[in-house]
Amino acid sequence: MSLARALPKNRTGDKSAYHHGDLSDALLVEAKRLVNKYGVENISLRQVAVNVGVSPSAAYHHFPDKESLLKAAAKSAFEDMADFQERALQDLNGISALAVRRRFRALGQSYVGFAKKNPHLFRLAFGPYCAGEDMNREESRPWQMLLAVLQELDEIGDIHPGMRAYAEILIWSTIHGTANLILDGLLPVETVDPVIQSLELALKSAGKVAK
Amino acid sequence: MSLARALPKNRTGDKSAYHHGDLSDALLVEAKRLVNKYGVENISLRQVAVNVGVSPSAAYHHFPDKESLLKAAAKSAFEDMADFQERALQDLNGISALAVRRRFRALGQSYVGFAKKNPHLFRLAFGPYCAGEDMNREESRPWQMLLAVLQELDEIGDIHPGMRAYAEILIWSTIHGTANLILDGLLPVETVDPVIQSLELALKSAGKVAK
DNA sequence: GCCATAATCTGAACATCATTAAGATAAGTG
DNA sequence: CACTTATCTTAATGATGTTCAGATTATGGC
Repeated sequence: MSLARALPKNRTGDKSAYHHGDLSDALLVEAKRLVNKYGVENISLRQVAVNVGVSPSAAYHHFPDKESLLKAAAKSAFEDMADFQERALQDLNGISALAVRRRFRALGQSYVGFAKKNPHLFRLAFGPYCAGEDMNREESRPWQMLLAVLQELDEIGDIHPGMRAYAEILIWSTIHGTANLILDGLLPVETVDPVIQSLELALKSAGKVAK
Repeated sequence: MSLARALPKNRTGDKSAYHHGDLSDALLVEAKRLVNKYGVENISLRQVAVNVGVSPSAAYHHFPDKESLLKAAAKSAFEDMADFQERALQDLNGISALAVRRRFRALGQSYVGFAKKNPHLFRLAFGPYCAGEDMNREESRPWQMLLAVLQELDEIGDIHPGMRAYAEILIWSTIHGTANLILDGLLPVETVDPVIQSLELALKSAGKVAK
């Protein structure tokens, strides 16, 4: 698949290929590459097209305008992040309470980790080009992963009943905010772990008021 | 002052004024107005200049480039948010525990409230044009306000010792994340209150683990 | 195999954009 | 007043998003 993408059917050997074969995908990949390198605000449709080896107007047969291309790239970047998170969880199986907690931390750390590693892509995925309308939180992979780990956390008794209702939203908001503030230079990078730790503590004990 | 800004000295009566008098500020105000209306990605230096009644190149005597103008606008937008938060706290004095908690909620609600009311300005203030380098969290007014209310919360016993260390960072991250996710359409607007409630609960009881 | 039709790409064009350079005008200062 | 400096304008350059007419190739029916 990645090979088929690198060598579109019409270009495998055919030197003077008029039709590209997989322009839509090629444009998307190159758009993401440029965004990742220079940031959304510094890339042009023309540059994307030229780098792919095609005239600027060719892009308009696959995307109605630049914004649509960027929105598609944003959606793809979002999936990249999900991939990144999945890879982070991959080797962390195990049923013990410790293993579960490790997974929870890895989830948060990989979220922020992706943002730090690919700040421009992270900003693209969540910025004004976030395909908010047709993007559904409930069905998104990061959300699903969070729900799964949260379920496990609950099973080992790490979530206090008083906290269950809105735990997912609290966690996502917190981690997402941390990532953004770090990218903006408003929080030092080291704050990820304390924040996650605080979250764990909060989840486990909330409702148990001294009183 | 706002009057002096509306009527720059060289224009008060002088019809053929060559010098504007307060172009720097006028450009900033108009830039913010346009960003607020159309979003950063959809405004041009030229439009800002023309709307102010000046040639595009005039702007370059006050800002080295478009990015600098936008960064200045971002800084100003950040202060606008601080103003908004201050107004929200203005009428909420009182020394009772209830009053303190009301202030805490108002702080978070006004943060998200500003974002919902001026999404483009909020994005400008925190996006890629966030003056991260010369902007200092510790000295920013939102941070100071948070610290003050947190201090009060602590005094009425609403912050568990185990939570004190990173409470500010946890709170800011959470509220900031909520605001951003709401703007992206990934969280419904009603989630603000549950999140704040969860935070209150977390702060008060963390550390008190059932065991 | 052949041809019509649709899909895909190019080239040239347009208006707009950021930015710069050279020169005009006004303000401030001796 | 003269002179220096700050401020603004005009005109130009090269890049950008987008459109349109036309060229090229693939596709599916015969």
